[in-house]
Amino acid sequence: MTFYNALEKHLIDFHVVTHKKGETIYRADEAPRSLYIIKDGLVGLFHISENGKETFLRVFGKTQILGHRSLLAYENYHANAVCLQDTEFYQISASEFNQLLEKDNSLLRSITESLAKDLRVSELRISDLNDKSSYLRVVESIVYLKNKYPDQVWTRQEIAEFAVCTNETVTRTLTKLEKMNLIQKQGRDFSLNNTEGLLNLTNEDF
Amino acid sequence: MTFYNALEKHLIDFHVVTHKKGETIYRADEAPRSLYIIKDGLVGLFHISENGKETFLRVFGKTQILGHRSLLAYENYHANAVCLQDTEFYQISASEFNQLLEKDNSLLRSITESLAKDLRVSELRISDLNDKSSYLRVVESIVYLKNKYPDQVWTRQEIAEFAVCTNETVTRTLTKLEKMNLIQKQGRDFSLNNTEGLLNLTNEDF
DNA sequence: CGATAGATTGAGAGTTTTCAACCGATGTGG
DNA sequence: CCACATCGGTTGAAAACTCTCAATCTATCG
Repeated sequence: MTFYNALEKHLIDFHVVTHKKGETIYRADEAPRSLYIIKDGLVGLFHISENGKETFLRVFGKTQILGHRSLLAYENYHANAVCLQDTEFYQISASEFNQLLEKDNSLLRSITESLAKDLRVSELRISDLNDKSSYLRVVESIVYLKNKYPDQVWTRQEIAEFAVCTNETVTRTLTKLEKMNLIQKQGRDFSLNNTEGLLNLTNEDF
Repeated sequence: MTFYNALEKHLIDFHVVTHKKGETIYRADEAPRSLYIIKDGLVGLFHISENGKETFLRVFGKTQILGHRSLLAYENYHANAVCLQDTEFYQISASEFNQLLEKDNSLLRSITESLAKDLRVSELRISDLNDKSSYLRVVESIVYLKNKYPDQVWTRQEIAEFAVCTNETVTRTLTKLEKMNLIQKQGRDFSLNNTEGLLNLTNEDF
């Protein structure tokens, strides 16, 4: 049972809201007032550090939920949620969400499962930063982002913020990968020729 | 309501197990069979990468729970849990845990709160790796580890694995901090003279 | 007291960022 | 539909940061 399956039957009750590409749904340090379920579109979660460096923490597509972490932690948001495309979503107020949790016991369990998986993913990213060269992190980032959302034209900057490096390092990596015939550039976009080959690369290949 | 408060009243029912310092409670890739609540002692969660680099992900002290992430994600463990001191804990089997969850509705809610907070902490560590020099990360790591567990003699290696750098970088940082009068070395141990001062340091101070 | 594990230090190498200049794609208004 | 402004991408060189490696030192424990 996924998060969305558990929620789906209730969604008819809630308002649909839309935001244009580039608009911010919520900002770090705000108190959470709602939960958002994406009906269609794409949203990124970005943290901006004191020195202004931006880190791309998570990406949310169709049927994914955002804002739940803060509500369930009883904390303010720790990052900014920004639309990467025009996006439609169902908005559920905190009190409506709490009513749903009481009405439906499986809902909390499936949200917890999702958070527990996100925690693994996040902790393994820390390990990757310890272990993998920036080139290799770019490779893994494009495999993740481009395979999951093939129609999105990811900018070098977005990939860099996801891989935790600079846009120049992303450019240099993509140039090398094209020479290796593992990707194909098309204007600002690109496509993956060989996901297996990309995932078999190691630190030594660069 | 914390995780431990919600569990505490049930603990009398469970076996107490002890492990010596250095012993492993569980390893990455194993299927979770139990939940562990620390009665007394200290446990670290470490991930070892393909290339053998170790990352210190979380530390668990008295009244803290471990093994819950994997059980709730329906996943195998993603890291190794190792005793940093002789440690006593209550061991709860997966099926006993599931019974507890059914018996006590507040339990899952408090575990979820804890996971949601851990996710923030982990994601902000990724941001720190993007933004902060290794010296500054060492500073923040020693403030966290030493203030939370003052009696533990943390090795340079453990601090390095927590801060995501090398033991040499930890040594160099500690030497500088002692010259700045912010810490005091005592044999292999050290103590913090001025937590405020340490936390006010920036990338530019090194 | 000796053995061992951990800490320190310096020099050199490697990786990644920074900065600057230039190039090319995209899309908008005339 | 073209011209052009703008935004994003590319490239190279230099600087900065951190690690690696090796030698030496020191604390701790049996």
